[in-house]
Amino acid sequence: MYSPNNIEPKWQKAWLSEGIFNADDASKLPKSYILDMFPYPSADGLHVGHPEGYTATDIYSRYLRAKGYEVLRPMGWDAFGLPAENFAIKKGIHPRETTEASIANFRRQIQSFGFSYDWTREINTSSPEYYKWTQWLFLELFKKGLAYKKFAPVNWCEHCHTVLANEQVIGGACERCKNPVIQKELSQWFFKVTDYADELLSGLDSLDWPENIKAMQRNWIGKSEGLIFSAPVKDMSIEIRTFSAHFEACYADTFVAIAPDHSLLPELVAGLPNAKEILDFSQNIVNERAVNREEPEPTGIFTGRYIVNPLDGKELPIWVASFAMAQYGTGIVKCSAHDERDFAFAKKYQIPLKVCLLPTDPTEAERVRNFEYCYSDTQHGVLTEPAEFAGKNARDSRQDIATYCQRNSFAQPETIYRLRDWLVSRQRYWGTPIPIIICDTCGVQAVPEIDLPVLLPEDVDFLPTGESPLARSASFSALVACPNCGNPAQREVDTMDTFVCSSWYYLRYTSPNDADCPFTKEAIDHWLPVSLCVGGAEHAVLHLLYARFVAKALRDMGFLSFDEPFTRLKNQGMILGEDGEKMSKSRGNVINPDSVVEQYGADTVRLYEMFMGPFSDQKPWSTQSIIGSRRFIEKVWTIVQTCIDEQRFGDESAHITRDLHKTIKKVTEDIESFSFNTAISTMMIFSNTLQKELQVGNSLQKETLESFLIILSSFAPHVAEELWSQLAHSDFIARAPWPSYDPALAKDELVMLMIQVNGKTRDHFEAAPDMSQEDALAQALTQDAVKKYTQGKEIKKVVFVLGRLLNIVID
RNA sequence: GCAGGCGUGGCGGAACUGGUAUACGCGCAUGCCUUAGGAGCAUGUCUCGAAAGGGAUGUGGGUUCGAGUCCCACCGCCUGCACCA
Repeated sequence: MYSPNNIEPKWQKAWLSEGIFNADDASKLPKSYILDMFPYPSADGLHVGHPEGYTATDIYSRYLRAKGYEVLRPMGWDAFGLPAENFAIKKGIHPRETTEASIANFRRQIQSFGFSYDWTREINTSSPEYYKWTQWLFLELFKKGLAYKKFAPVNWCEHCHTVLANEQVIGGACERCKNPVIQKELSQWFFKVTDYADELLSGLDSLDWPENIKAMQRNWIGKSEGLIFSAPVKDMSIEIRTFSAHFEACYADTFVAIAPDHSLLPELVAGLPNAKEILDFSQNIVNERAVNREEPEPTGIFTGRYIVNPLDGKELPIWVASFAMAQYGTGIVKCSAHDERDFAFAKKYQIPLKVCLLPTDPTEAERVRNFEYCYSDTQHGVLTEPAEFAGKNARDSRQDIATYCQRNSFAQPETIYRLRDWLVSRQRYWGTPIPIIICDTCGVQAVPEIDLPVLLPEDVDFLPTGESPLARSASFSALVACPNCGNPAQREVDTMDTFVCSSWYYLRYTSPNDADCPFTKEAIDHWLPVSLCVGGAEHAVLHLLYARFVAKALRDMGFLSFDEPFTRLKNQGMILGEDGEKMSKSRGNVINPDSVVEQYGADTVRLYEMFMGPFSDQKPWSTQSIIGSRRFIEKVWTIVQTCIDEQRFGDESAHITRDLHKTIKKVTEDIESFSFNTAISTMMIFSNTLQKELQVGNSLQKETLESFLIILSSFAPHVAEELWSQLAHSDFIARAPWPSYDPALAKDELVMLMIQVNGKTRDHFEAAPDMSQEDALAQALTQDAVKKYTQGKEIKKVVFVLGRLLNIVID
């Protein structure tokens, strides 16, 4: 009787106590580093989506070990973060307690799946032994000028009394409490990700990552090349700079739009009688924008100021416009009839427009001249201005226009990025303290490395007030001596974004217990870069971009000798509830991993999650379908038991040996390409074949079963281990070498040759794979089914694909 | 709007560089076994047709001896970013 609840814990204990999945740093074998994005240990416990990724890396890791690789496959906990803190506030329990309980629960759940982790390398980002080195990383970046402090507007949730990361703002509202998020100016720490914008972009090309993830990162970085035009404000000593990516039609510009929250605006309107009205109006736009994320009807107000357009000396009115963004480009735009948004805005406020780009069709050109619609097609449009370019195609003239504008000192070429520096400050408790001391005389000072870690105080009232709870801790000793002058100074009381913790964790796994340094050059050079990284697509931009940035920064400091941390990346698709919706407590469609493991066994759940569909596709859970994976395991169980009980080992039919080799080939290739669903279907087909063979009374070679169990063991390790031991093996199947296949045997002895007439399949017969065209044609023409169509017709052409088909083309 | 992707049975999904469309699994039907079975085994399961044969991979075109696969247009869906100048 197959009883997973007995055999699974037994083998899990055996693997653990033997330490057979522990990575040997000194191994001379080829090495491979397989990394799961480590989980955030929430109080809710594991989601069935977690084991989806972990099973995939487990299959791959077990496969690589069997192939003779030394595999580093660690697991740890991304343990700091807001959910634990909010949970603690709600329950009145310290986040350290709840986090430790969650970790224990996660560890138990993950171990119940029998994943082949090296548990001696387990890390916890909320432990002082780990965050000491997160602080070290901060200081290294600080020393290099890559960490800096400045006043900046941030997302602030009034209800939670805390800043939120951009990704925690969903549709303008707080992800947790759904209240609107406002912009607030605070002194904040930033990492200078923008210094690496270009390399973060170009580095993507060489990576074996899913195309959509690369596209998202490219999008996020948002490189844009264009011109910066400079122009004086009439009657003022202010110069206005505007960025244009689509500058081909710059001669049509008739007004200027400035962002309502632009820092230059107060100065610009100072002294005007309606200055207050303009600033109030602008503030309203800003407030409205924060609450309403829908793209509203553009609004604006005339500032009363003009720029003198360097192109023609004409005065262009400056408008405050809701569509102008302070954070993008220079925050000020020159506007024209050749941009949809500008066009709509000008129509609304009756701002004069002009055209300098026309379609080639005369009727259409006339309509554009009459401003009947906005024309912006620089691909096909023809310029009318300046005179030198009249009649020329806009796209073809792009470079010449740029040169023209530069030569006349109208503009300078400029590349801008959408990417902003990474805001890492958090006014919350459950995170890594920022290791900085602020002195009135010496300014911002690094905590000396010898004083690290700056411990997170435990005696904290973490109820949110808007100020970091660390400021109110007695033991945190916010008052310290300045490391530079010795005078009383103030500790930084903010903590770091948890993405800082996770930006370098994969490095720590190489020497997780080293108290003297974050990692050693030797271990890094041995294991890194990561061969394969697997996780959810929700980390597509943030985590993966930050990790890349940190790697590049550490490389430039001489700590690392690779450019990209994750050579190959795979994303698991989300597992949805049975209703096809995202699993959530409120929908009541959550599948609990504990109960399915309890009911079916870990091997069945592992198989089922891999069999559901392509690894990176979203797929709904089906309680009905999971039984198929269990039946497959029981079928294999029965086959092996039958062979043992009935002494059915012996010579086997030749086609069984062939099928085995085909199965090994297909499963091997499918594991390499992460096509686990088809690998499993191949093994199912083979088990069906074996079952039939036993039913008709034939015997099987023991080696055939053993090879099959080895490939199965990467997917369903417990049952494979159990059956392996029943076949009288004393060592673990987890240590058995991957079976090789004979390419000759993996091919079909006879193939089905399709016979088509005019492309329609009319017949087929078995043939040797190397049957020639002449032989195939000769045989085909003797078949009745073919004769019926070819009799008395002239054969115009014969198409022959070796070992596949013959197509006879007649009239 | 921009970017990436997807449309194949009742359902999840197969189909390598174009070459038997619907593998494998679920479900369903019939039968065997059984005191019984929500167990196990066997057979069947796109569609029209008695058959011969025909029609089906979102829609319409195209390339080809041959298209689920390649090209063009359209429709629908999903994901991410989005007033990005």
